[in-house]
Amino acid sequence: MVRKTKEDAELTRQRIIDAARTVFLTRGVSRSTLEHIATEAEVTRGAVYWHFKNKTEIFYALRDRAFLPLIDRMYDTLAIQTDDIDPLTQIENSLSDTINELNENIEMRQIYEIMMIKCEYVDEFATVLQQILNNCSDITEKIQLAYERAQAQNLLTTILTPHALALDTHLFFSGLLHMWVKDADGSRFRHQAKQLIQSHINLRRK
Amino acid sequence: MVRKTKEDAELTRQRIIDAARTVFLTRGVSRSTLEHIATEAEVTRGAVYWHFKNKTEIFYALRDRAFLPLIDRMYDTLAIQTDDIDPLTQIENSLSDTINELNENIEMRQIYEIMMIKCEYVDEFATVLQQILNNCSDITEKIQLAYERAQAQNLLTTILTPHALALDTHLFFSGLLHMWVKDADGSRFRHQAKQLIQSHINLRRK
DNA sequence: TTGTTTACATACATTCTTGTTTGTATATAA
DNA sequence: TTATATACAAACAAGAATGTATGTAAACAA
Repeated sequence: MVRKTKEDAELTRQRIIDAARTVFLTRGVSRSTLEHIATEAEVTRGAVYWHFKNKTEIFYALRDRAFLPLIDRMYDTLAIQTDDIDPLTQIENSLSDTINELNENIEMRQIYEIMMIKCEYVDEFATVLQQILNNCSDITEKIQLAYERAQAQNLLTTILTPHALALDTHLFFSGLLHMWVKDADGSRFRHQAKQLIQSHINLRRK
Repeated sequence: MVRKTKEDAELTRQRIIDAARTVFLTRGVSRSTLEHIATEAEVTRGAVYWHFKNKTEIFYALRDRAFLPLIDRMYDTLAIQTDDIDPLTQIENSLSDTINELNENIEMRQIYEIMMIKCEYVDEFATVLQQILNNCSDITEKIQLAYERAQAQNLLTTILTPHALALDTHLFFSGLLHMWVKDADGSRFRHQAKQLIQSHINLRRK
């Protein structure tokens, strides 16, 4: 029995992406073969080649499915201008939300782990680096806007500019994400991630 | 002409490690073959196999040659108790020193880049992750000690504990290193790394 | 109902890569 | 001076992985 309906086909496509996630996570992207992925998805390489040109295309499909949404989400929560919450708490919530999502969403967490420590950024993958840098710039800008609002409301310690504060926060959060991912057993960073974020923000409060 | 002197042999060993650095950097660790490395070192695979068991051993040799010394160095500068410089400036200098070293030492910089974005941490390489986490703990501790001295000298904003400050600083610096490495053209982070460090520290000053 | 396309499975050819084995010239120790 | 170990080079064998080509049964359109 071959030739499924369109819905069936889309389902196998998704199963291949899911399989790739599992395989990438345990073997790393470069050591994962299409045979590994096919077996994990309980299909043959024929099916994989039908849906994807090659491993790189699967990688990008996997990335787009979770990595981009998370960035968008963070981007959105930062951009929302709700006047009932003070800007500093908004930043704190935005960062905490991201950590929350990583905690609760296994798929998200695994994809992050793959992108951070199970992938070599060379050749076809090198473009991702530029994308990451661009996303970082966007997010830093959003954080800066929030800090500017905080400054306008006289909530900030006046030592640094909103721009400098935003860069510092962004670097802090980048570091936290990296450590969060590496700290697989959760003993060092994962269990106290929210406290770290809170401390970081409190340091800026007047 | 084969059979060199011991000095010659050690020289080829070093040239193989150097070659590996170049090849790892451009092709990523997993896509680098021993043939690539041998060619770059202007020897044959025979020489490579004579000096190293396999690629993994070259990887660790490369890592030990620069990665560990840099950590040790940072560790040392933090541990030195010079009373003529205030503890906060000591932390600042220690972080700046590390950035300096990365700026000036090509080998160091390239090895960092390999370890951060040209290597997949699975199987034989997974142990490195644990080492990184351990080193981070050590460095955070040293930073904390410096903050405690700063607190004793009443230099700190009293909002956070030295422990919380140390964690925040460490995460900031981790983020900075990652961004520093990714920012290959230097336009976003490399050119202003020292300012970022200075701002980060100034935020803690009373 | 039949022809065509879809959604795969299977088979094949080729290239890469690895580890090992064998060969060899020469430094070095005895 | 000679034997032996060293520091490689070269050749070999085997397995993996990739991409492509071919086969095929069922869905769907006409």
